[in-house]
Amino acid sequence: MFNLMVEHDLNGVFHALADPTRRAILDRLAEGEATVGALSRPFPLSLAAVSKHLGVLERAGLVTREARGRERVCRLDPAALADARAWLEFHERFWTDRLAALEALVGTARDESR
Amino acid sequence: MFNLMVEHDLNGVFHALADPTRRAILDRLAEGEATVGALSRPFPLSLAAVSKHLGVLERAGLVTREARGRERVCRLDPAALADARAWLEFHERFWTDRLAALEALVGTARDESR
DNA sequence: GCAATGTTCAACCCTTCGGTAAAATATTGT
DNA sequence: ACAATATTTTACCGAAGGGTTGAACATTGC
Repeated sequence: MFNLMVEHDLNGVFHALADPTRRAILDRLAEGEATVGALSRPFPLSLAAVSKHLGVLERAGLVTREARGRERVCRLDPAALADARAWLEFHERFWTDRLAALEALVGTARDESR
Repeated sequence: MFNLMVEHDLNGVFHALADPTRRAILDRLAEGEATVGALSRPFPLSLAAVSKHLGVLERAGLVTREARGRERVCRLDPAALADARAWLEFHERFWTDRLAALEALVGTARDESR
C-alpha cells in the first residue's frame, strides 16, 4: 500500500532534519540565499564542518549549492521538505484513523459484553 | 522567533523517523497494538534489535510500551508525530513565503532597472 | 604572476548507531 | 519448584556521524 509512495529519500531527509545545526542553517536560508562562509559565521564551528552539513542537506535535496565565482551560494529547496511533510501528514491521518477505528471496535465489544 | 516553539524533541523524533525499520514498525503499529515479539517477527532481525528500535521510538515519544504479564504491548502515540508534522508544516509555509517574497523583490528590482 | 580569499578534501579522533550473541530478569503454566 | 516463554541488558563489533586541523584547489584583485 505504501510502496506506491515515492519514498523519495525519506531516510536522508529525516536524517538531515534530525540535527539542530542543520535546521538552523535551513532557517537562515529561508531569509535568502547565502554563501558557505556567510552561513558558517554564526556557528561556533569550523567552515569545513558547516560545509559538511551543507553536503548532508544537499544530498537530502533540501538545499542546492551553485558555484558563483570562487564562492558557493546556497539556496533552500522546499520540495524535499514538502515530501517529508506530506509523508508525515499522510501517516498522521492514517494512524489516527486506524486508532480511532480500533477504539470504536473496543467500544462495540464492550457494549456487546454488557 | 522560533524559540517560542516547543522544539519538543525534534532531534529524537526526526532521528527515529530516519530509519526504515522504525518507520515500518510504526506502520505495523498503526494496525493496532502489538507485543515486542509480534513486532519483531516480520523482520530479519534479532528480537533484541527490534527492542532497541522500540527504545528509540519510545524515547522519541512515538510509541509507548506497557507491561502486561510477561509481555510488553506497544502502542502508537500520534502526538509526537503531530509535533514533527506541525514543525514541518510551519517551516514549509514560512520558507515558501520567504522565497516568494524574495522572488517578488527580484521582480521589482528588475522592473526598476528597466 | 602572486598573494589573498572561499571552499572543499583528506586524515584523523571520539561517539553514536545498528546489529549480534549470550546472560540476566520476569512471568507463566504444569 | 521447574521449565518454558517474553523481554531487556550487557558486552562487543564494524560502520557512520560530527567535529577538528591542515593541505589542496579555484578564483579574484593587485
